[in-house]
Amino acid sequence: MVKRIYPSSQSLNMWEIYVQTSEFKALAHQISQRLILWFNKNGRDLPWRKTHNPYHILVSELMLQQTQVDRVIEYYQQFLNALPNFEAVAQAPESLLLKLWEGLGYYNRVRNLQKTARIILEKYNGTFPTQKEEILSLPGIGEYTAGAVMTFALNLREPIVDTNVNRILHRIFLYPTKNSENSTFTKILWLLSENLLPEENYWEFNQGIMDFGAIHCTGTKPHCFSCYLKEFCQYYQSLSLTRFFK
DNA sequence: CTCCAGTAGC
DNA sequence: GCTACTGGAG
Repeated sequence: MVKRIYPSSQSLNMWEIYVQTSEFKALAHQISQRLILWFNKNGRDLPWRKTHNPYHILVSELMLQQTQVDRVIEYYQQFLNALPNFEAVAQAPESLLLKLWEGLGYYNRVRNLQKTARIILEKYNGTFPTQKEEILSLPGIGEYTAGAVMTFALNLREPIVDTNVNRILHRIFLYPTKNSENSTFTKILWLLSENLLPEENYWEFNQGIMDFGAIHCTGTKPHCFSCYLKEFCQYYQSLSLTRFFK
């Protein structure tokens, strides 16, 4: 039996109230600071983390949508060398796009990139839009990628929820409820992501929480015993209880 | 073999 | 709310 110290996983309403409390704010501060600390020590040095160029960030995020980091690294720089900006992508023949994308799969991603490039040039005069609604309307860009481009390229304070963030926040706040994909659950995760974002260093926080999921709070065999966040984590609490009663 | 990943489109 | 997309991991 796990003692629940957070609101019910069913009630978005309760969570909206809870995140306003000073109790949550203090907790959020601790969690975000620890994740940033962890990131500064353990975060990966990835090529797309050296840039704020919206085109570069978008290419990396589209590649990363269904493809693992190691594989994306092989393609990212080659792609940018061949097609260095939205203009080049907009004009490229489809055969070149497919050639550069060959091996990554999900070829609609690169077709969508070209559609987006053309919209950026024609509708936005070559400047990447900064309004979330505008960004979301671009083909191939959904909630996650919009948040990622906004925070990593445009330096806006925006939450992100990818599979890593989803898993981490589920374990900390919502476990042992099953991580089933209902819309209330998703809304709570976005609410948490938004309210965990620190006022400063949100770039590090967003990069850090994703790396933390990829490296530490992994899908299988998470490294709970050396975790910076275990004292806040419902999943860890249940683990230690299980061990105690074994 | 089954499961998983963001998005679009049904 | 469910499925296709496509390839890697378990």
